[in-house]
Amino acid sequence: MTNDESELIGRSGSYQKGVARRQEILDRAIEVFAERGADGTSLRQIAKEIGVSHAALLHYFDSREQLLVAVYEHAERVRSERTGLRSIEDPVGMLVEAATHNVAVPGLVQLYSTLVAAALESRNEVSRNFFTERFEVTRRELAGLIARDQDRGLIRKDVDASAIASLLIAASDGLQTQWLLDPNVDLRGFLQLFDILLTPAVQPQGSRAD
Amino acid sequence: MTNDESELIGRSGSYQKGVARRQEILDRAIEVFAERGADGTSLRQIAKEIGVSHAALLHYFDSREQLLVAVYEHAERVRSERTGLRSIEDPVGMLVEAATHNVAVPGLVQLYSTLVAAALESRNEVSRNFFTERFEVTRRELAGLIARDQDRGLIRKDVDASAIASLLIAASDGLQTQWLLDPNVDLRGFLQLFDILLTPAVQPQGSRAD
DNA sequence: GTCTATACGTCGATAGAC
DNA sequence: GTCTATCGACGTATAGAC
Repeated sequence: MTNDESELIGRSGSYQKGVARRQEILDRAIEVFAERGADGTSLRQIAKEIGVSHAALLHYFDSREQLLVAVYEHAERVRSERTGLRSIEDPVGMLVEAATHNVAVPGLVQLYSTLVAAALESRNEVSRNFFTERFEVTRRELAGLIARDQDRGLIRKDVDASAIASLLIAASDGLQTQWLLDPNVDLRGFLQLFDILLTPAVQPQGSRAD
Repeated sequence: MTNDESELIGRSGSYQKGVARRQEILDRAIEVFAERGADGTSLRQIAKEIGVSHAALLHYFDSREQLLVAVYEHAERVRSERTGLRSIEDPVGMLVEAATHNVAVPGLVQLYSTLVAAALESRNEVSRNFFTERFEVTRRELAGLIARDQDRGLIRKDVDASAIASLLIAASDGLQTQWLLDPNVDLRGFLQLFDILLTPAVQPQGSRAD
């Protein structure tokens, strides 16, 4: 149940080749990307760093694109397994929490940007499918939390929940690239502004501010 | 005064080589990118489309990266010259206006994403410098407009102007990638939400909604 | 199943002929 | 100013050793 990360990636069916070894390679690759992002990471460079031939990598991943997506997917899962236990249910808090973890591994944030950009090119089906699905799921989950908080009177009701969800995700993504280009950009602080902006107007303010 | 777009790009000084021809190539290249984004756009592909050898392109631009940045810069300038005359002074309105134009040329939006991602890789100095500067300038300008509207009582004063500026830019950028992946994402509508979120709480609402 | 060796076509970039 | 030729590196594919 823990090593089923190929659901989205491999649709060719034959994905039982060396699950264990594949995991090893993935773990090593994550270290490489966490350090340097997608900077000088050709297939051949990654292979050299891991200590195999570049053709060996293609034995476990159909393409470089698929390896990159798998690396990001795996890194994300590992992180959410480690921290996701104490389930945060505050929508803005979730993003802030994620951002807090991200600032610790700029390489993965950079990999994320690289992959999103790649997903926008029509030839890259793998990353395109991955991120289309990912955005849909995230929007839906976040919209649910927002709608619930609207019912509870914690979030103003004059804005559409799913619209706010898109906005929060967009702001989070956009701020991360601004932060990568200029570390002075206060990723967490700026995201927290949504706590203020989303507070119901008539509410005696201070009920949700931390 | 109109063809000085090399300020940011060429720091090598010798930028008087074939200004006219350079413009021609740039204009042709913009057409290519407006259609297809950065999709199959190698130097050689672009050159073929224009009708020269790829080496010829490198006579006018030091690298592919520089050509891409020049294309985006030039396309943006052309657009702002065409529409920027009726200067919009409403900060949110500015972003909505820009977004409106962008949805007409998805290729350029995709090029933007590609270039931003490239700028995050340390080796790409040209795009990194361009976007670092660009974000700084945009943040400063937007923050000025926001602060002014705060003084006028049009925008709530309990949030920092420059923080909001970063947030607006981030949301705009993030929404554009979501929209490229899923055209159902209502780029303009979602950005307009900020008109509501930024309205002063005590204000008799409706004074700024359109 | 795991991997090396090797080859193919394309890429960005450079050097030099015309 | 523009070309051809060439370079090293890249992603990908295949053949076959173990």
